[in-house]
Amino acid sequence: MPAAASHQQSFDPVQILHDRFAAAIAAAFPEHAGGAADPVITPSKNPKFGDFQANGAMPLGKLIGRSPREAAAAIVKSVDLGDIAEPLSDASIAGPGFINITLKNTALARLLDRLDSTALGLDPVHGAEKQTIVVDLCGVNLAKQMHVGHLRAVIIGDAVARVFERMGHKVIRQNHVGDWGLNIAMVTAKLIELEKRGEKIDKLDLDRLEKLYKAAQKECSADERGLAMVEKYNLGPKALAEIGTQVHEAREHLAGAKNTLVKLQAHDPATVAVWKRIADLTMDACLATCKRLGADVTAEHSAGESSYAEELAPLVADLVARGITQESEGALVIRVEGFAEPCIIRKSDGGFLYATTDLAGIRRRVQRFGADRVVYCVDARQGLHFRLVFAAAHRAGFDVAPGHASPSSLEHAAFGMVLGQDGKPYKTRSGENVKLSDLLDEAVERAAAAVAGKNPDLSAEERTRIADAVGIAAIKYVDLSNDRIKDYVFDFDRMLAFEGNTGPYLLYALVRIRSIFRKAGSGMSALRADAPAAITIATPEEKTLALTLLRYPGVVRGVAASLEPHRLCQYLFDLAGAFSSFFTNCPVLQAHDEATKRSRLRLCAITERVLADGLSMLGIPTLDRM
RNA sequence: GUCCCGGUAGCUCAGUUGGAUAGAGCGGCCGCCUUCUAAGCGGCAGGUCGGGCGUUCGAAUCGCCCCCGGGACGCCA
Repeated sequence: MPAAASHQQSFDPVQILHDRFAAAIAAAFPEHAGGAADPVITPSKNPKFGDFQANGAMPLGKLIGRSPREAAAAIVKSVDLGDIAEPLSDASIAGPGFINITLKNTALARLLDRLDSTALGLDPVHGAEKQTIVVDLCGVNLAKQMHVGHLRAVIIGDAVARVFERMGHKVIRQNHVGDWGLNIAMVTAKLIELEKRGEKIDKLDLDRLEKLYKAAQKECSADERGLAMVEKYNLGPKALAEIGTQVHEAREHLAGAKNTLVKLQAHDPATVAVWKRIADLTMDACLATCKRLGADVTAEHSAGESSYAEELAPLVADLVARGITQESEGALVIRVEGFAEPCIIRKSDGGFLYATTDLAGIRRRVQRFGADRVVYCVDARQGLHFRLVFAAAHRAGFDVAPGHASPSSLEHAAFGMVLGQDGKPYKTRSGENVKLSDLLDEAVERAAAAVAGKNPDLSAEERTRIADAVGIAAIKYVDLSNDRIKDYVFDFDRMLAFEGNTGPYLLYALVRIRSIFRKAGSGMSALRADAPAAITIATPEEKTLALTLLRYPGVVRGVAASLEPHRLCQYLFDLAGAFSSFFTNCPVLQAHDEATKRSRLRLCAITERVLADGLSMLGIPTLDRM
């Protein structure tokens, strides 16, 4: 196989046309050959304007002080489209200076042939293009169930990581687990207390643990304001006694928790043992849910805050020594240009904060792991926090990898909230967070009912398997197909409707293709690698399908650059639609002649591979039947 | 108060570097299964792209000012 670089571009019509037109502009206007004149090649929206259009003549006309149509005429005259497209003429120029281009069907066939033979246009990056990319995802906390708030951090993070992996980058997933600090010490203290009272904690489950966590939080939270009010307004000895008791007990609990934190930090074996039990219990449940979701998040990706605990004091000391920090109201902060708020890295009581840990995280990821990019798949509400931390890390020089001249890229792939039908954050009727496992259960249950209705002939075992795949696909796809930054409304009926831009629709499109191959039998010889069938593009449906297939590599690169998986979803939906039209209008196995049948089989095969490949990047497993 | 993000068809959402008549799906209406899975395909109806001003040959897209909704704003994470 030829080296990727030049070969890789040679099936992308946009790239080819860009090169041809850039050459034509350089030839026609040598004085502007510096690259300022972009041909601006885009797919045409309306078929009557051809397949592609070159829109560069308008800005070029302005640049050279002639009318856009004149510029277009000069470009048309000098461009050499060879056997790629139909010859251009003055009739190809429309409106203010659009140049309409229609590809030759033979060229489409040739490009598809190349796409088919080169890892679907995505040969692994190599050399300087290959990056090390850290993807921060999942982000669970100890002693808490995964709930709907974690859904996007897992699904989007996993998809983004898969896209990078597919492109050949080195990806390091990091599940930044909230497993340290006073809150965790509180629940640890609570457990120790219970055990002292003789309660068994070995058989604890996560539900019970979460209740204990909330109870511990409450116990440690003193009503200081209430006490102040009682004292200020002299509300009487009874009120004073009541609230005084509450405050006194809370202060004691808090002191106990702080003491527990000190013991944890000092690696006291008994305390650490209890903490470890909490950690194991939580992480087992978390990783099980991730596995069920088909997300590649495992124990080796865990990087808890506890793993940074020993680094924080030296890190802060280093920053102080380098004069990057300053004191402010008793706290230690890093001032960042353009922000009124400072980045606080040490509290006035000497404790560290999540910004401190995040700074340590950036330093580890860039300087130890060698990350060229660090991508945080975290809720949009943390936007300000990340901007501060990124800027602080930059001031500290933590974002420059060893041997690198320029800083690595720190990116917050922020996502919006999951809303209920009332437009407010998605909760249970009683106002609790919805457990992720319950959400998955319900999706699978609903999918099972739908599958049973649509295809009663399946065995119970197969139906279960399909329902599981469809239910999970529905949830993941709806999350990924919405613009990341926006909130979206969670609606089981819509995502499982099997119509429109949904996971089930895409799975179905793929199933229909695979069904053809099951029935093809000896026709499979059309796909033999040593003698593949010749592709012929004859019908409008074949042409649309071909044009859509050829967009694939560019779409994937766009997703990697923008961190927006919904572009891939939109593309796969387009492709599934193009295939469905083809499927309806172009008989494959019943084609009029053998050559057409073989050509169409190969179109099916390429579509099948692209759909499956795209879905695999979304972390959605496919089915053979449904 | 300051900052960030949204506002596109009745509903849910796309809209690439500014490009021609703004697109899907659902819902409504009308067609298409003797033939590869109709969970599909084709068509019709449905829009002051929140409002205004500006930049431009050209604005849903860029700039400024408003309106509405959400979010974040020093020692929680």
